[in-house]
Amino acid sequence: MREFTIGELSRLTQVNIETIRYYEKIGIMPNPPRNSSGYRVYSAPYFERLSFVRRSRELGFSQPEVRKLLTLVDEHKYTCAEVREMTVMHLSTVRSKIKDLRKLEKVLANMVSECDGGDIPDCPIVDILSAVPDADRKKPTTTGQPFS
Amino acid sequence: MREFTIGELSRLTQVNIETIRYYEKIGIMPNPPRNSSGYRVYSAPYFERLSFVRRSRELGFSQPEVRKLLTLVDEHKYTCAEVREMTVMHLSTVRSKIKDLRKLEKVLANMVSECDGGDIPDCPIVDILSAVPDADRKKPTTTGQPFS
DNA sequence: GCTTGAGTCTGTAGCGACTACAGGCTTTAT
DNA sequence: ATAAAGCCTGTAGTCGCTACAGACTCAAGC
Repeated sequence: MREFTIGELSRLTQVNIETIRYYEKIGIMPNPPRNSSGYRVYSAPYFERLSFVRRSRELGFSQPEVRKLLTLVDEHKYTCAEVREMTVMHLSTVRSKIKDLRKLEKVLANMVSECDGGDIPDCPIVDILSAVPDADRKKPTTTGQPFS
Repeated sequence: MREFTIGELSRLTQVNIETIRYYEKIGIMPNPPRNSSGYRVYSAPYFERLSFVRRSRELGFSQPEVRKLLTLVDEHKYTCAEVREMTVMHLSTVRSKIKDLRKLEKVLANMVSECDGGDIPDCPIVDILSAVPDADRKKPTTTGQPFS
């Protein structure tokens, strides 16, 4: 069976060497065997597991989620329903992130459109940023720039 | 002029007390005066600066970006063009995040739609997650699940 | 005056998910 | 033989906070 050094595994999986060691430390990757001088010796199953982890991370699954996915796979007793449920939940958090970012996008786009980009120190964006928080709309006693 | 304790400032700005102290430590907020027993004493300009910071963070500006915005404002010599440029750049990173998340959403939605949610340990989502990385499509010698 | 509870103080450690060294050993290539 | 590249461990840094611990102070009620 083909064997890899950590560097080869890193190149093959596109996962940083330190990240691989980090995954080992936190128990996401199992401790691989070592050769006579203490180097880690990886083989195909490690490659596959690491690919799985990488792909899951790429798709935005969190560390605990990845852990759970791995457990399900490891223990050979996961059901499609369980995996699907995790994915559905993850999908909904992705969707709500998109929603939030779109709101943000609108606000920022408005800010930019209200600003003429002139050379003088007078900018509507700064005014918008200086707005007081929602929780307490009563204006404080002064109205100047903070520490200007 | 109205004065606040840190707790009052926290309530008014909706910024956590520890976060206010943290901002002070990292220099985003200036050191406020202290009363005889060492309590921080805030006043309107602090309130305004903290509101500015909060709003900027809400809009997703990073710590260095906030710092830069503050410097521009503090030094009274920012130009509208500079602020606008930062905002435009920030807007474009927000847009690319949205793009990425939408790709993600598609992949996840596809994964879910291919999965029938059955009770048996056989799931197309796991197969997708197990796919090898792009960088090296040559399959390794084995094809089994990682560590299953 | 005394107590109780809330508020504040400093300092440190933790989170997630890595990344970046330092300082030393081993392997490989020339 | 020597230099470069690779690997090892361990620790500290990143960002943006949050959560304590342990000590002090303040305001209100009795």
